Amino acid sequence: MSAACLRVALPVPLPRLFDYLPPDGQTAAAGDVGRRVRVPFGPRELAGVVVAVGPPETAAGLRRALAFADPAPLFHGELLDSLLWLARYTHAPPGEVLATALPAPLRAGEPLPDTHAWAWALTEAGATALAGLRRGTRPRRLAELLQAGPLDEDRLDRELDGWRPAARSLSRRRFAERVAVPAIAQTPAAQPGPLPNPGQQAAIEAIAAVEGFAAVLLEGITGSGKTEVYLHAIAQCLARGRQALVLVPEIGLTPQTLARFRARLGVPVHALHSNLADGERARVWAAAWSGQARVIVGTRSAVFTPLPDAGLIVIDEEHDGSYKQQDGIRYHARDFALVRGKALGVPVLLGSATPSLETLHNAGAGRYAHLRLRQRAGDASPPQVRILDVRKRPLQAGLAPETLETIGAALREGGQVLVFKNRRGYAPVLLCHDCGWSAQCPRCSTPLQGTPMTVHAGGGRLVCHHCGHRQARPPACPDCASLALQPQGIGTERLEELLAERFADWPVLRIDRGTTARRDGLARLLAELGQKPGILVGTQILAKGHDLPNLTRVVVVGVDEGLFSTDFRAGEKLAQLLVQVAGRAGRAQRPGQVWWQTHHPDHPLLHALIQGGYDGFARDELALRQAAGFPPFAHLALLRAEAQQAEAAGAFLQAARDILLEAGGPAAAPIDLHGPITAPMARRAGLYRMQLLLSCPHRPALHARLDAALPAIHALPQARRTRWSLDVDPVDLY
DNA sequence: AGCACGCCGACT
DNA sequence: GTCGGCGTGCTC
Repeated sequence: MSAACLRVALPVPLPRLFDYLPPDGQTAAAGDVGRRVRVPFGPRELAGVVVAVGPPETAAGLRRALAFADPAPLFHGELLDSLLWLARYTHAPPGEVLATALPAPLRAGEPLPDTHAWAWALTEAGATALAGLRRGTRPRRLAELLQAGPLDEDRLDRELDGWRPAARSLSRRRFAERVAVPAIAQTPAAQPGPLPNPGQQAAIEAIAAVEGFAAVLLEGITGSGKTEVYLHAIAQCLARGRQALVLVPEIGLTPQTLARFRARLGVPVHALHSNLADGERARVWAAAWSGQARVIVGTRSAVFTPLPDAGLIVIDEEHDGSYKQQDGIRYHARDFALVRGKALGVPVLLGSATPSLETLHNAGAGRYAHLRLRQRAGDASPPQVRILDVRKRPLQAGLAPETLETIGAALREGGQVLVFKNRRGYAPVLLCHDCGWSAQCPRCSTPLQGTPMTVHAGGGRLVCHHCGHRQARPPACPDCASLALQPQGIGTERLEELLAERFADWPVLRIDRGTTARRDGLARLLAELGQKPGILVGTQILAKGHDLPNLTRVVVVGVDEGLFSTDFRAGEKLAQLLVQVAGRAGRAQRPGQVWWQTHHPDHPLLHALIQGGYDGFARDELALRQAAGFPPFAHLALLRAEAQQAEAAGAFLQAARDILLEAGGPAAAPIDLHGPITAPMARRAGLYRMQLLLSCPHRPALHARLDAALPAIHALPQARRTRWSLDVDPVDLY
């Protein structure tokens, strides 16, 4: 019998493990599972993860691993098991799944960083020079703060705004230095929150009563205080000596959110989000791994955080689209969180004002507990929703005269107005006033037309939102040579322009990626406005988050763009957006009004929402989904292919289709295949795109078919000339 | 995915 | 005569 070898998952797109002899002088033992190893792989060297230890699976001569990268397993039991499950579920190579679960430095094989916190201390030179620093300047104030002793960066964040540049300035002169301190940072005392209302209290108690795994849907309208319930549940979890993981949507992780968690919980709260530096991300990961981090708040990829003492997982705004990864390993953070919660034996709390239909369906079937918060905090009355029929009305920048009237009325009453544009992108398209030509991306297209390129107000630049292609703005129309090229459309920039002109006596703030890119940009803008009457213009960013107590009017334009879409999920997304945006109005004592401007005043979706609220809409929509055989009543997988020639992508998918049809054998459960068809966006970044949709009411049958077919699909000769990918449970069929 | 090996066109 | 194009094959 041959000695045990290491079965290693490597970050290569091959759906199998690779066997190695243990590093020189060592033997392979069960305790090596979860450790990273450096191994020779063909002509190069890679870092992989030991996934099992046992007899080799091939008769071929094994190579020897070079060295372990970790003294102890980096992936403890549950996380490793869950990630291997995810690899099977997404039909992705285990090594690639494990690699995406790690922060970049760890992926590259670097050692687990130490989790010291950083503090700043005055040097001797600094202590001496302090008196000479100019009074009142930030460097002087920072030096004064440090006089009493080193302060950690968390503390400095609270004590002195803009201390970082000041610290840099001091350190340049060698007056201060950054030092590592033990991470048992002095934590602020937990501040008490408001007394929970009866609804919140009931939810808190229901969650406290959960033992082991349970999925709990917390459905609460905007302003009903879901965060309060999370905070109590997290506090309970901490009191039991357990860790809590909180997932939030991409735009939900604001400094305000973190500040609120920190103030209330009285323990360090670790943030994980996309614009964190790699090193910092690895440190937070390490702190969670060691159990040092007790509360981790993060976006999608935080779902991969190791939780040796897990006690609770919270998913805020569980319906949010940003939980689905759209490239690479296409996982859904909400769904994976549920898998982990089950494996860890801890409750998973799903919060939303507008739950996804999948979650509502699960709750309805009794798989999830369903808690509701009906009361709005502070006795605010729910907003009144009106449909504004704009058929045949003259529109200015997309606004009807009645809309402008109601905006004016709200301002004169001293209230604030939100004009919400339901459209991605914020800049207008370039249109020729003489011949109708408009600028379109040369590299992208949808079936009926190209995708528009947007003009950026200041620069003479055209940018494609789908592929990022940029080009100079042409001086004249390429078709008719006319010089009458005008930025057109109803992007928020045009709206802002019109509103500023029309309501010159009031401030008009445009909220978009440009104005909020800077840290705290949005908060600063809103603070500037305060309670004063004024207008906010913007898109998605404004749908949630910041409290706007004096907001009395919400106008939604562009409702129609979501009413007639090829995507079966478009209705759900529009309904969620309309409800979320409406929730912004009338949060204080003043009642709010919400106006939906539409050319389709009789559309059933709008009526369902007005008459039955989100629940009514969801009932109707679920019935439609069932009749049409769409999720959650069927399960989907989407095979996408991109190639230089449309025929290459089509040929690959056609061959894949044949394999999928045969793979089941005569006794297999039937699955539906749609396609190959041209993707809704037929061309992207210069490549032709086709897709093949698989659907089946029975999930295991779908997976069994994929398991049977994928090896042959991988081996297809056509697969070499196309870029292809499989998306299990696709969210967007674009 | 990388990376090597391998067999055909325009250049020091 | 070589440098280099990317087709195809492999990676324990």
